[in-house]
Amino acid sequence: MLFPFSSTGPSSYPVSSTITNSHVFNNFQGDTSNGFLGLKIENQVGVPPRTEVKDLNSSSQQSASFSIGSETTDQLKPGKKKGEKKIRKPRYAFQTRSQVDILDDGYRWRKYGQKAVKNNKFPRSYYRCTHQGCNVKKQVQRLTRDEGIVVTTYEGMHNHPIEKPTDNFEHILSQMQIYSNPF
DNA sequence: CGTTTTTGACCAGCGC
DNA sequence: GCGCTGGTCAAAAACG
Repeated sequence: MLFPFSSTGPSSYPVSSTITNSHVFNNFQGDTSNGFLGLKIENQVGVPPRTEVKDLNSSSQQSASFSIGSETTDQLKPGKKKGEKKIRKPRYAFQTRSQVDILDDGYRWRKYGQKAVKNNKFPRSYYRCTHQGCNVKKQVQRLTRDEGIVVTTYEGMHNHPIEKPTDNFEHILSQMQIYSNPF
């Protein structure tokens, strides 16, 4: 039940992320119609990452849903740096039901900003992938009406397999096999 | 000691 | 043109 290799069935991949405990029971609908990787919801009980401890109830019913309009045609600021094209950035939003903000998907993120949004009492966090050349950005926002809902918006695609934290290498290898199919 | 988080400042786009 | 809002930068603190 760990990682079914069914090409049509749901692909759940247990990835540990931060520390050692990797109680990951994530069933993500591995549709990947756009070649995007699935998300991973972790519910670690007892070892909070480093920010602050939410109340980690065991009612971690994670249900990711891809309902957001993917390609929001937003344009960037024109001519910011060297001949950078001001194309629209496809965004992939994920609504995930989780108590923790840190939804570790196996990549290494560096937070580069945090802004408070109107109509939300929770701030929005901006993360960026620390891999060289992999300028994937992600922002995590929590809905104020539903505290249990975390909207994670990904921007760009990773051109790197997956950062391997410090877990069982074999497991991650298996996951990477799953991941390296779409392209 | 290196890396990441934090937090205010800064900047660009949009609305009025 | 001004002010607001959203997004990024960067310096210093904090963490391992």
